[in-house]
Amino acid sequence: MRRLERRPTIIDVARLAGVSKSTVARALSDGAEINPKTREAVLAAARTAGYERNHLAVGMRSGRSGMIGLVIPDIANPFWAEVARGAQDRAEEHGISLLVFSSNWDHDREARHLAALRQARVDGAIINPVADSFDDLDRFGLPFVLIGSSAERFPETSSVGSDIAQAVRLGLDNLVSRGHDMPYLLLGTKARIARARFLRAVYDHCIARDVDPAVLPTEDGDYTVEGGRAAMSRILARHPGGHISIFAANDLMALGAMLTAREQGLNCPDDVSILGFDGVPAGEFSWPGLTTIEKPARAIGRRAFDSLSEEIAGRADHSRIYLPCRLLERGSLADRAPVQRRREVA
Amino acid sequence: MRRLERRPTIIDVARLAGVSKSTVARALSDGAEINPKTREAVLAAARTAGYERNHLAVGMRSGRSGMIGLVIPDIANPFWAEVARGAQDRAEEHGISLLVFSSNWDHDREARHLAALRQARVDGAIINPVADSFDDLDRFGLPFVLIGSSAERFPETSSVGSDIAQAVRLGLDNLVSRGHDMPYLLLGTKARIARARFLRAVYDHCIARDVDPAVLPTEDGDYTVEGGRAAMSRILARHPGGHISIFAANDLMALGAMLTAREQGLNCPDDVSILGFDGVPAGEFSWPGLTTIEKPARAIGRRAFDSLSEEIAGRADHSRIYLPCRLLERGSLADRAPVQRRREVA
DNA sequence: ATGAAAGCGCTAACAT
DNA sequence: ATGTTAGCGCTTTCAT
Repeated sequence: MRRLERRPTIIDVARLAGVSKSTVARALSDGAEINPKTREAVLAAARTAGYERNHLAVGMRSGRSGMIGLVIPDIANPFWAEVARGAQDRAEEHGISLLVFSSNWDHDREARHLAALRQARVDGAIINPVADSFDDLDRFGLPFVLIGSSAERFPETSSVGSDIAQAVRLGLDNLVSRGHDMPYLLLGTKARIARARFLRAVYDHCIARDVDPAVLPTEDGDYTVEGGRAAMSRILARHPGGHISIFAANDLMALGAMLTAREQGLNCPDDVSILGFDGVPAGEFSWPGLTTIEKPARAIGRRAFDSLSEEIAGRADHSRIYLPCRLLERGSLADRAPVQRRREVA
Repeated sequence: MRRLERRPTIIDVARLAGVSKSTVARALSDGAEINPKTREAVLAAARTAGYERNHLAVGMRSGRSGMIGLVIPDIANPFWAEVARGAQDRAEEHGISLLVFSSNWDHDREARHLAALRQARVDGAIINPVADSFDDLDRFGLPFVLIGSSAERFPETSSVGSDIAQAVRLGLDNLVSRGHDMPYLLLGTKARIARARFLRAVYDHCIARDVDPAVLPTEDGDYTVEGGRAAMSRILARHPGGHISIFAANDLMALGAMLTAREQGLNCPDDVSILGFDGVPAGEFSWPGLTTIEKPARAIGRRAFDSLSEEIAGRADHSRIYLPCRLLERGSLADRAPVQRRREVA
C-alpha cells in the first residue's frame, strides 16, 4: 500500500489489474455481468492499490448518493435521539449514510433543511414535519417517510408512528383495573396534532367503555416540566379532595407534576397517582419510578428506514404503520381496591 | 417555475440569463470576480428556473463536499446527543451537513465508519475514538478533531473535551466545604482512559491539598446504573458506620447508588451524600435531585466544529481545548457542620 | 465477458 | 468581467 499523493481511482486499479476501467467498475458494482475470476483479480488489485470508491462520483453518475436525510425537531431530545439511533442502525446495515438535521420546531429551518437535503442529492428522507401545510413537503420532490404525530396530516404519504389509540387504551385500562376513576388529563400544547390525537384516543376509549367523555377533567400543559408543574398546581387547587389520578400526555409533564405534588406535601402514589407517556430514561430514576407508556422510539426509526427503502425502490405501498406501545409499571400508580372508591370523594 | 422532468442545471440557468455557464458558476460562488449586476440577473434566472445546486457535482470538482462526519459511541446517549446537537447547530450556521455514525464502542464499526466517511468524501470529522491504537486514525487521512477522554492518547491532534481536573476540584472542594471527609470514589470501567483521567485528577487534587491519595477508598463500577448499584452494595457492606459520601465518576452510577441506598433504608442526603458527574437530565428528577458536575456537552460539540474548521482550513493549531464544567447543586449532598464530624464515626 | 467512448454537473485554469 | 476548455471519478450504452 504505497503512499500516494493522489488518491487512487479506478484507472489506477485498472492499470494494476491489466483491465479497462469499465471492468473495474463492473467488479465493484454488485449485479454486473463479469467473470468471477476477473472480479477477484480486480478486487485484489483494488486492495493493494488502497483504492476506495468515491461516492461523490458514483452518486453523480448513477443518481444514487447512498445518503438519506433525517429531519427531527431535536437530536438532543431522548425520544428523537432513540429514533435517530434506530434509523442509523438500519442505514448502516444497508451501507447508507445518514445526514441529520434538527429543525428545532422551526418552520423556516425545516424548509432550509429540506433544501439542503435536495442539494446534497440524498436518495430520500425521514421527516418529522413541523410544517402545518403540505407545501414544503410537496415541493420536496424526493421520496420521504413521515414519523410522529404530524404524519396524520398527510394521509397520502408513508408514515411510521406509535399506536396512540392502543397506548391510551393500555393506560386507561390499567388505571381502571387498579380501581381509579377517570384521571385528570394533562394535555400538551394546543394546536399540536399530538394533542388532538391523544384526546381523540381518550374519547374513543371512553365511548367504547360507555363513559361520557364530557366529564373528563383536563388541564393544559405544553409538554415541558414547567408546564407539568403549573398544571399540577391548578389541579391541586381545583380538586375537591381524595386521591388524585393523573394521565399526562408526556413524561416530562408527568415528572413535573410529580415534583409539584411532592413539594405540596403529597405522597405519590398514596395521595397522587401519575401515569406518563413516552418512556424517557429519567422516569426510571424519579421517586417513585414513573409508570408510563413507552413509545417504541428505536423501532420507529428502524421501520421508517425500511419504509423509506421501499419508497426509494419505487414499491410505493404508501403504508401507514402504527407500532404498539407498552406499559412500564414502576410504582407511581396506587392500587386502589374498588371498595375504597367512595372515600375518594370525601 | 415550470415542472421539468430533468432538474435544471447551470446550463439551463446560463441559457435563461443569456450568459455562459462559468458566469453562472461565478455568480453562485461567494468570492468570485463578477459584475454585481450580472450576478443579480443570474441569481434571478436561477430562481425562476427553480435551480438548486448539485453538491455532489460541486464536491467532485472542487474537492469540498460540504459535509463533515461525526463518530460517537451512541447517539441515543444523552451526553453524545447533546454533543451532536452542538456540532449540528454550528455546522448548520456554516451551511455544512453532518453525517452521524454510532460506533457503539465497537472498534470494527468505528473503522468501517471512518472508511464510509472517506468514501463519502467528507471534508473532515469529529471523532470520539474507541480505538486504543492510533492506527485507524492515522490511516484516516482526512482532517479530524477528537472529542472526549480518549483524546488524551493522541497528543498530536486537535481535541476538545471537558476539564476533568477543574471538575474534580470543584466537586472535592464542595464536599470539603460541606464538612465531608474524602468520599468513596465510584470509578468507571478499568482500562478506560476516562477512568484514569478521573483518578489522576483526584490524586493531583489530594496532593495539592496535602492529603495522602493512598487513603482514598475506591470501588469499581462500569459507568452503568447496575454497576453503580453493585458498587454501592459493596460500599455499604464495608462501611464502618456513620455518614457515607460518594463521588461517582458518572451520573448513571450515582443514580444507581442512590437507588440501592434507598432500598437499604438509607436516606439521601441524611445518611448518604452522592455527587455525580456528567449532568444527565435524569438527575433532575431523582429524589433527591442529584448534585452533579455538568460537562458542557453542547459547547464541546460547537467547539469541536470550530476546531475542525480550522483543521480543514489548514490553520493547524492542533489545539487541545478543555472546557470548564460547572456544579449543579440539587440536594443529594448533606450539609455537615465541622462539629458534627465526630458523630459520623459513631 | 470485456473495452471504448460519452457524459453526469460542476469548477478552475486559461483566454479574451 | 466574461467566455472557452478541460477535466473531477465514475457508470453506462454500444461495440467487439
